[in-house]
Amino acid sequence: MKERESNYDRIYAVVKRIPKGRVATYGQVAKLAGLPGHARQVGYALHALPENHRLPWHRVVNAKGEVSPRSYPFAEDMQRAFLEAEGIPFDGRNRFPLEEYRWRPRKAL
DNA sequence: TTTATGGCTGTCA
DNA sequence: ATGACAGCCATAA
Repeated sequence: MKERESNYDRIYAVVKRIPKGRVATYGQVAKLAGLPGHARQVGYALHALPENHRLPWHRVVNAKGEVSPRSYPFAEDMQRAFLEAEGIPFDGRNRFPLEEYRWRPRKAL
């Protein structure tokens, strides 16, 4: 009932649910977290990840199906490596067939 | 309290 | 297909 969790916690919860070998967009995560339209906040939430974050943040990409160029220059390269390790075939543009690897959670999960 | 920023998204050229 | 612009809104200072 009194869900006092911050929006970040919801986002983290959703990201945690992303299965391996699958990816989700910020907008998608935001929507699943109950924050439709707050895609950016998702990014900030991940940026504000706590030290005990065990979240597969690397499975969260932008709507273009590519990793987002964030503040840290090598981070996108690192993220790509993580996704490749999960079976996501990247092409020469740091992108991949999003619709084929897009995580499709059930609405009534 | 206000101001500034931002790991985005969607539309238009 | 890629590039550019504006809009949404929460968090941090």
